[in-house]
Amino acid sequence: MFRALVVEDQTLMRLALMNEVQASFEKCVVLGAETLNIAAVELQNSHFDLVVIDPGLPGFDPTSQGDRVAVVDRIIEASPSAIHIVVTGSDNRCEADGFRQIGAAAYLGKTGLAPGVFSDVLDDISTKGFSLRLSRAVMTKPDYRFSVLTPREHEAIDMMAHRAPGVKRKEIFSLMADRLAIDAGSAEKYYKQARAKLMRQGHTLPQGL
Amino acid sequence: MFRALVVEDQTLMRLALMNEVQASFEKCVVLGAETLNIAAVELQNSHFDLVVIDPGLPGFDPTSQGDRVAVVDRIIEASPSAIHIVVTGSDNRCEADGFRQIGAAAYLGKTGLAPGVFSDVLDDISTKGFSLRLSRAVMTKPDYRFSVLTPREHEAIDMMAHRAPGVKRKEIFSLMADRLAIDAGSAEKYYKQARAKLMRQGHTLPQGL
DNA sequence: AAAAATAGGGATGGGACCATCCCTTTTTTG
DNA sequence: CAAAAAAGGGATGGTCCCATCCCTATTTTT
Repeated sequence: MFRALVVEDQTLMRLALMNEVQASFEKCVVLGAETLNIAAVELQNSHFDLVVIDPGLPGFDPTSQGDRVAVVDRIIEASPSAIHIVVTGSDNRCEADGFRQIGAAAYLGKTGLAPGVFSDVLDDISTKGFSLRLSRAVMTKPDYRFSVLTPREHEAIDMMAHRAPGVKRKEIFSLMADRLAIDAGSAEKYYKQARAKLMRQGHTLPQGL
Repeated sequence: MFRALVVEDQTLMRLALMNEVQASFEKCVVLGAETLNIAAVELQNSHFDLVVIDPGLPGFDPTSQGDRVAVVDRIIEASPSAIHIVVTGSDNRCEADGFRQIGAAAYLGKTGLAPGVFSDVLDDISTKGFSLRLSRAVMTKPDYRFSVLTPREHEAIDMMAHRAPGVKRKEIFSLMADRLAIDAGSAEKYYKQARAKLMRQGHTLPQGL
């Protein structure tokens, strides 16, 4: 059984990271620790294959580089056989190098760390040994979330909303079919159903229909 | 149709906040903006009932109090009729007062901002006019996430794991029944099923069984 | 004009999860 | 000891979503 630990004080972020880890491993257990103390207890009591760390924890000065390194270093030493991934909101290349030298396998900025990126990071680690993803804002349009749509319908709407100009809808349906491992006809169906729901409720549709 | 906008650069946090907003309103649309520019465009084009803002956005100095106030102020002026909620990782009472004075209805620290808290915050706003929740780490045990368990089974395990000493399981089942609006027998069933699944897979059970 | 793309539906079976009710045996508690 | 609590399971109906296949107009492209 694959075991992972996420050390992050912000609850919503911790739960989201736990979700990402879980999505990357079919069968697994993921623990979440709000403080370094809780993490230390768990690291002492059991073995972990993967540890995700945000160095900005309660009780430490987030602006002190020494404190940040101390947190990560202590965790790495307490779980030498695990893969260690550092996730931070205030990321920079210099700090990334520092954490790499003390044994981290990845350094990720929170901005741009989207659902699914985690799997790519794990791929990077197993092929290149290290993964670096610095923060940068890349969105040009907003995200949408409609409470009337099912997850599948939402994916259809999202992908269509981000369609590049000149691309045919049929091509998006094929892309969607690939990504979700379903039939292109089904993808088309979800899109049409989603669109119909939004129209019925009098919504302003996102750009690109 | 209730319309909300979440302005936050960290993708996972933005999506989580959008989820929280959605969970608080049965029928609604929630938009997410990674940058102030995207937010400004949307605020200009349509009306919003609720805006959630993290003042630490790309392009601004997160340590500059002036920048943080400028971000929030600009958004409040662009949507004077909306409810404005400020969410930040580096929260303090002083900043809370400042944002309150320029019209924010709530000031929330990210640590301790857990699923469900948002509804309480909205209650605070409608009854007292303002909600203040500063960050503080309160957990003493880790979160668990088992990929084999369904959501209901997970809730059963979670609540049982946080059982106070001396409390009977039966009481937890009643509590769970109240919270989820189900039968106490069903709650008991979920707990037993969850426990059996974990035992079958040879898991180390969380404290408290 | 012919071909392709798009919009808009209806119907179907399967699977996962929810919620309930029922049962027996073992352990703990008063 | 007697009663309550707890462990451990079987069976059922309902709902929602997934995925597929089918159909017909209308619009756009070539």
